[in-house]
Amino acid sequence: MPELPEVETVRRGLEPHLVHATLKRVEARRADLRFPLPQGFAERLEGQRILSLERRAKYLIAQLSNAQCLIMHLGMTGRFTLVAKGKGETLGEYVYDTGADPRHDHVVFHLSNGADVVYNDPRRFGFMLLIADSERDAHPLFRHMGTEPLGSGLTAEYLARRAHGKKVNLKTFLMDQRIVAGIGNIYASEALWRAGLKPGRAAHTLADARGRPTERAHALVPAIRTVLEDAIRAGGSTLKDYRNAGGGEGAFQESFAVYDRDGAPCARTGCGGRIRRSVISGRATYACSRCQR
DNA sequence: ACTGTACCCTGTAGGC
DNA sequence: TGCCTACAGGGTACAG
Repeated sequence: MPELPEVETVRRGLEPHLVHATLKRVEARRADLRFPLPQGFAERLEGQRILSLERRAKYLIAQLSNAQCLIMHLGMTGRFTLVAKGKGETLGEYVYDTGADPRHDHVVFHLSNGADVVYNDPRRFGFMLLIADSERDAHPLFRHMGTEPLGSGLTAEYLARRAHGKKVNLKTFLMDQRIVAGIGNIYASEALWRAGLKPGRAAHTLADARGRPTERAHALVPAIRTVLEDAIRAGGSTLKDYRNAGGGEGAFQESFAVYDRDGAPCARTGCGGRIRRSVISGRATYACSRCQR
């Protein structure tokens, strides 16, 4: 669920409270999420100061004072909620009122500044890792990760080079984290609509015979950028589970051009087409059958 | 090297 | 009301 804009919104909500705070106590209420939590998870975190909170793709990364970093992924239904000072003062397992089912409150960070951060995740597709800073870039999770779409690395030349000779369809290509990091199922459909490109089109058509960008690649770059920037500005998209660190919903779902709009008229001026749902690589895909080519 | 499928897990919506 | 099935923002491991 949480794609780049949602993870970035959560990051911005947590950052002012987490950075410079010390992890006073950490509760791991179960031994595993998607994967087992690291050995000695709570003990290894307690007493550490948080130096920074970054985002890479859909991952949150907290740098710790002991040169380790805590890597967090929200999976489909993961949610971090900041609970105001004073709420978690009781010993043992405090039951938090975050709006989520407290049975799925799996990890709680008690901060030195009095705030608590609760990680809730009904489906437990999320996970947390502890690795040394020095191993981060070489770690299998990040080693082959693609460029950040909001960074300077996303250019028509880059897309063309990576797409050159690839038969895979454009939507799957965009969702491939080794190509562009952070685009998921919603924003892939939305970006392709903005670019006027059909999701099923072959990725190699972003490049000419020499691997130079075509007009399509030039259209796709600003489409990706603007849809992600607009979504961040709107605080992400809430379909069901997603909430920001303050428990609030995103608003970008109100601006979807295609996602979850099967049968709706296309919003492009003068198009007159209709949005259609299809399935590509097992995922729901939405596009206008007329103006996306 | 590609593709499609299954799977991890829980909740919810819709059909009957 | 209940039972059953399909589907959901992610990512990986397979078989073919």
